[in-house]
Amino acid sequence: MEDEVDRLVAAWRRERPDLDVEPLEVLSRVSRLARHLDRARRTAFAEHGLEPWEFDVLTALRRAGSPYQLSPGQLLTQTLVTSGTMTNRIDRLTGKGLVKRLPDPDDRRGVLVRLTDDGRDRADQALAGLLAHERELLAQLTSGQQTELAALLRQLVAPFDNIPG
Amino acid sequence: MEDEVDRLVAAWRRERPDLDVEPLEVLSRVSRLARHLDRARRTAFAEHGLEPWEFDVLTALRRAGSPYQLSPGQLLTQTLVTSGTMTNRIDRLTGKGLVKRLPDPDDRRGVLVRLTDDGRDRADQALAGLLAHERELLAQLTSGQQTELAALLRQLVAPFDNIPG
DNA sequence: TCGAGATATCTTGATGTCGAGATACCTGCG
DNA sequence: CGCAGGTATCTCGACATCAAGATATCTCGA
Repeated sequence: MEDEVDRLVAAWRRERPDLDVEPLEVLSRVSRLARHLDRARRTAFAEHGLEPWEFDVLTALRRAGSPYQLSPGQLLTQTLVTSGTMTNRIDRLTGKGLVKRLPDPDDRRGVLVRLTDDGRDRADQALAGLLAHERELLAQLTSGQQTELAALLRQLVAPFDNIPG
Repeated sequence: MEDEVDRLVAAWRRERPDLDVEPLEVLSRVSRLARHLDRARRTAFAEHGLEPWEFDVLTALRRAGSPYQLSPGQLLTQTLVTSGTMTNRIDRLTGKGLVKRLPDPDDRRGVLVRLTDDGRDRADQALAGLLAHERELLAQLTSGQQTELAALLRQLVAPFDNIPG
């Protein structure tokens, strides 16, 4: 089965036969797939009344375990957004009653963001919905292929995640 | 080598041992890697005075081959953005002298967007820079692994690219 | 103890994107 | 021929994001 990147690569080979465009076979597919996933997720979360960015923040807190709280800084590293964006997100989630800000008892510069009961329920529901949806997409691959794909992707992501950049 | 998704998955298994979170091993890595790639690309293109979105549009036209022109609609399907966004992009690229709008001789509703000579040169330069940069990232994998990764990703993207969604 | 530099968060202004609707034009059926 | 429905592009308002800078606080060596 051909995809848009096959067409893209073929076009480059025709227009710029002097270049080695092999890297695009992997990385353009990653970018395009991510774009498609974003759209699919937006649809999936809409059933639960959540935006993708809300899901990202709520689930980061949910994963932290009881009492479901993290600093804005910890949320930054998990969600790959800037601090200004996170401040804005926390403001809006607070307005919707899904999280609340608490002063950090150990650092007066700091703040802790804690999930409310309602926020935790919404996160749990949306996660279940997301997993169901993602399982369908992955039905294209055997279980073994999924494992292999995950391993290859890990090798590419690891440098970014471990060397701060 | 561990990555952020390993930690994420471990956290879910601890907090929600009742759920099968296997799909995240693949799809969360795709999303996070794409996010990192976006940032890296922004840096790479800055050397050529281009934004990532400018690169996307210019190279779509460049790939089309002489006379380097496409309709806004064709550009939409290649770049996965909405029509309002594309209108805006074409406006700005026109302002920078990198593309120009021409009336479509066969359809008076239509427009053709054509690359200027300057636009073509900028696209070519930026592409070379991007490929050099991407080759470094992929040095983590053997040539065989890259081929395999590309094939697995193709299976996931193809349904999106071929069944309109 | 004091001060320099690091750190945590928030503020601000600019900008790009989306989504829905508007407009103009095309196509094909009756 | 005329009209209904489809298509191509643009307009507009709302909104999320980013980058850079501001503020408050912490840390640690002299």
